[in-house]
Amino acid sequence: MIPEPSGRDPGYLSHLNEQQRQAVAAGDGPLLVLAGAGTGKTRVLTTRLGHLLVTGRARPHEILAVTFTNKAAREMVGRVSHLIGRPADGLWLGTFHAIGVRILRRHAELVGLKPSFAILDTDDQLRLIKQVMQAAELDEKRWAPRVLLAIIQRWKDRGYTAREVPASEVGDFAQGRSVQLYSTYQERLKTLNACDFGDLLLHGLTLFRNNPDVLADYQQRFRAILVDEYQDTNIAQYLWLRLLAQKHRNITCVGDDDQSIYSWRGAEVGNILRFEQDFPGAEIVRLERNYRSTGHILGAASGLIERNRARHGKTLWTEDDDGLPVRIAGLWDDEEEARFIGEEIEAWQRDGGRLEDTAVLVRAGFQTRRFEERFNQMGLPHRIIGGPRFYERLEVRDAIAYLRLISQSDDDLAFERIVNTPRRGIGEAALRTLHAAARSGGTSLFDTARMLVATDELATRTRNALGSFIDTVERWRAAFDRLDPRDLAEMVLDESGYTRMWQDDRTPEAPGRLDNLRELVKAIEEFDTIRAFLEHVSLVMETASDPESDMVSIMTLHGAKGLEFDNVFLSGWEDGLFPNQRALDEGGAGALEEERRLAYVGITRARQRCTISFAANRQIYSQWSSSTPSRFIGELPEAHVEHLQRNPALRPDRGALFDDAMFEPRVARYRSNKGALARVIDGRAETVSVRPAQKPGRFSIGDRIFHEKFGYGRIEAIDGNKLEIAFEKAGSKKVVDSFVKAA
DNA sequence: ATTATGCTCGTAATG
DNA sequence: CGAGCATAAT
Repeated sequence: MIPEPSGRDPGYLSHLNEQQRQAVAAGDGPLLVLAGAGTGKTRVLTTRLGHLLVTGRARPHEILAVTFTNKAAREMVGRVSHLIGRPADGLWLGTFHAIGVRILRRHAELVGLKPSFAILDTDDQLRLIKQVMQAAELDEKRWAPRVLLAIIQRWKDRGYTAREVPASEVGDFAQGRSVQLYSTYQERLKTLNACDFGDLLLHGLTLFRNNPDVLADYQQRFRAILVDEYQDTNIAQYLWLRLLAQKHRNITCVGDDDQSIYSWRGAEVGNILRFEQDFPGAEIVRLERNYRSTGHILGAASGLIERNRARHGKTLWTEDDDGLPVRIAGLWDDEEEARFIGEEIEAWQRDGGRLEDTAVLVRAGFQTRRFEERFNQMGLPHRIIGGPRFYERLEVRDAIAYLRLISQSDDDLAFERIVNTPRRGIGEAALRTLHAAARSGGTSLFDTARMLVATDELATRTRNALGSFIDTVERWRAAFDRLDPRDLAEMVLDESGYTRMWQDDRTPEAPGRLDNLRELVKAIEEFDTIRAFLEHVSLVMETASDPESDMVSIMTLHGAKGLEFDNVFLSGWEDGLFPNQRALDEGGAGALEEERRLAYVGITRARQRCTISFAANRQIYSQWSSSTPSRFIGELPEAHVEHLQRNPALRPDRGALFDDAMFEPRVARYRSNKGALARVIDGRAETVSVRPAQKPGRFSIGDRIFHEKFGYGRIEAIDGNKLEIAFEKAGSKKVVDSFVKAA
């Protein structure tokens, strides 16, 4: 049905600038929208989609719109609905993977799967790979399973099935047997009636290639295709899109080559760079007017990214004021860097700034620790974004494995995962027997186990344990249709002893795990069936978002992509950390350009203020190392930056212990990277050495001390450099004396 | 079968 | 330094 023009403002085009309007209203044919940071990318994409509907150029079910994240997909649904004034039903809108599954479930038999196939996560994949390697009698010490997994994933990202891997791509992994292993892995997946994430697309490609009629059907159906974040697509996704777009040639890709930062995840910048060749006759629209940042911030970012060669090239501009120059601060060490940023944030807050609008962005996860420690000590509310996601947590995955096994008794990976969790006395030996029997009988582990307990194959004790486990699972299965999902989940967690296992666990993380289990049960409530819930879990790996509150965000640069903040701190701009050493060593010019794009992403997150910092010395894995400022600092145009210098000069012999942090602007040039630090830090950089170790015997029993994490306490016992301390809040702990200072 | 100990490794992280 | 894993010890 053709949507009627909605009652709301039909003049949505008039809210757009000229370039945006050009993109939205462009006619049929391939279209690439090069959307710089903060230029209204999402708005253009959703408005174009709405425009297609409103003008009747396509009906909802004739539109395919793909994103990378569930978040982006959700946002798009919301905005389109808003635009057309009613729910956007019927669209093929979702992540590449969600759309891939949807298509694959309809035609599973054509690629040798049953429509009910399971989707494995990384954990399952790895365990499967291990099994394949063991079966091939490969030495796991010499050849790491995760390396093979990475190789296979890489091939899948490039669209190669096992038989298509070109000889030139076969490395020396396992003496060149990697392709054979890939092939075995796929066979195992087929036996398990399962897919990994890469397969969701790769099978789609195979399906289309081998079944022209099926392909023709989808080609005909999708009159319009829209792709978000095109710079993040891999080869398989590109091939998939190209096949689907062949008939109507009506594909719109939105992206920014300058923000391509996921090559290590299979993304190919080449896709967006080659768009005109791949889709001849393509129109290209550049969105260059930025609505986010000040002139200085854009100037600094633009000056930096211009150094890249592999790019389409855009010039961002704004009608906003120049604002404040991007500030660059050199600090003595990482601790002082955290202190500096903390103080800056407090000052910002005193001037009326909100913490919610503030972010500290780092290159690598371990850098967050310093900030956490420091902000804790200062009482500065903050939140570290990242870390393991909800559905990836051990306890959540275990709980889900129970549900998987109940819902599909032939889910061997789920069976293996929980058959002895909690401990039931079913160990490695029993499992080996089970595997052997399953293989020879061609049955699932669960069915094999049921058979085996009726024999004398296993030790009596094992047999009893396994038998009662099987009975319990069957009892659950009998209740499967009778109980609502939530009650079933609760019953399973309770009767399996899984909840008890964590209740009895005295480790500090146990309470959190119990919380997660409760949250999981709550999440299940939203679904009508366990099956629907499981499908959701395999495609949506994200944590429920936190409630809003006024906190500083601390996260990686990668994690910050797509976000924006008034006040941004970019920490750790040192050669070796950022750009990262591995990019400098291995990846050649391309890898350095990707690091530079990451820097560009970082700077362009800032609306009003951007402060870049580097430390002369940094503790990494409790090892001190010193470094020079990032080469990227020297690449920032002088006209848009301001160098800060702590005064009085930093002195290595006194560490970072200056309290009155007075900074004054100072003109410095970092033309040459080597020795740049010397000029910044008062000629002392070359003499940098490891901070003097603390003298032993600083403390005696009974001293009142302070610890950053645990607060105040009194020393109970001393054993070398280890102190036993009774903390006022945290109870008794053993800590190392270097983390403690006299109170 | 379970627990204790020793060793290695360390960029980023969506589906 | 510390998580995660493989091996050794009980």
